[in-house]
Amino acid sequence: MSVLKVSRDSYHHGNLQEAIIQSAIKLIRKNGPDHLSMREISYEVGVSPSAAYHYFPDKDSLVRGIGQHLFGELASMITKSIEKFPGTSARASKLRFREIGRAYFKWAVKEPNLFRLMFGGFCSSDEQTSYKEDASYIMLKKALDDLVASGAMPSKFRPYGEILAWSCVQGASNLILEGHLPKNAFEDLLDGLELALGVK
Amino acid sequence: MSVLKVSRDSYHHGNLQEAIIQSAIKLIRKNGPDHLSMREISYEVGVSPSAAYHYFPDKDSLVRGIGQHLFGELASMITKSIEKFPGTSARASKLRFREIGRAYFKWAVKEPNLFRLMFGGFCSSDEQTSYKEDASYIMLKKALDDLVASGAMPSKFRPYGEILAWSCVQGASNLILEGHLPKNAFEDLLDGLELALGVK
DNA sequence: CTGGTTATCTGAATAGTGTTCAGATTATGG
DNA sequence: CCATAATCTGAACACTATTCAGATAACCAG
Repeated sequence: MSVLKVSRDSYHHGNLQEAIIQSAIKLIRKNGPDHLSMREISYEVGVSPSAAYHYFPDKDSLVRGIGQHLFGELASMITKSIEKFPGTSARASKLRFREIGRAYFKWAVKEPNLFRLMFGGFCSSDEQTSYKEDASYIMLKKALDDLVASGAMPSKFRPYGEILAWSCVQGASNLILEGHLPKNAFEDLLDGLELALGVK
Repeated sequence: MSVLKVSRDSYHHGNLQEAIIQSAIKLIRKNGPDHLSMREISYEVGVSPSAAYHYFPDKDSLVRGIGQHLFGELASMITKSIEKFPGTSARASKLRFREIGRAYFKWAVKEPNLFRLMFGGFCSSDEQTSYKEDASYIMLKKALDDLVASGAMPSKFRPYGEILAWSCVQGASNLILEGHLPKNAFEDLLDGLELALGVK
């Protein structure tokens, strides 16, 4: 284990909670959501093993908190990716729709261990927080509305748009990540999805 | 931790490797793929903590082995589920296709922790074993061929059949399991998939 | 039936883990 | 400036994976 103590001038750390989260994310990226060690975090942050328990009741809640944080990161990544294609034309709508899927997949491939943390049962969503309030879901919804409004997609498919698109992209990302499908399969999936949904 | 020793008459266990696997599956079902403990397995099986290392070099290879085993279980579950709908009619083809998805989802819901083990990065597939040799994949392929042959699906969607169907079902199962979509969304997904693929 | 070989399992040890808690330290507000 | 509250430490407990020398028993040749 690396014992890279971060320099600290005072007895109090200053911003320990955030430092713990950042260190945890870094370690999860390297070692996976399982294999995260509270003690390794404290060594990295330069603090005693018990200090973290002032901010997180246990390891699982730290992991869950990071999960929440990552869903926000993914959403802002998607937001940024579709800013390149503004406008109400059918062409722009189609590009935005496709880009949402691509951004989702790119995130999964670039950060496999964070993706596993988000969707691997380490931070299951409670019933309280509805998926409908999720920022990514709202963007997908709007992209589908735009597709229909611009005439790029027949309205008969609209009711199934969210669930089909999200499930497809999630499933393909998952399967490719774990080696059950080749990496180049993702563009094929998007082609197939658009063909099936009559997007043109 | 439960210390339920299995009775053993002799110094040698007799079938320790299989007993370890079965106990591991049982414990993973209860506690999840992370939280699996080698020591708890040995206590359950009634053997010393180091005995397991005669059959598995470490915990990770035991988990990977169990993953392989579970893919076989899932495939045989699917096989059994479509035996109810034999024949070459369009109706039978359609029922088989739908039943494959349903069986996959049922497995995920009935055994969430085993599903997480299979697709959560605990036993990533190596490049050697191609997905094309997977029994479930072969069944899906045949179901799609039957759909086209019986006239229940336009052939223009055929090239995307495997990846669309598998990704959809995998993604929806994953998302529902982790609380990102409601349980009743799965039948909607199948409706949408069949509508989009022109299955009728 | 005997004795040696080999597979199998034990016991103890090492090093690392999550978590708790009494107490030490320091920031902060009156 | 001092009391209070927030923050962090150190030591402890019970647990974990993994290694390895040695104990045990199955098996097989004579």
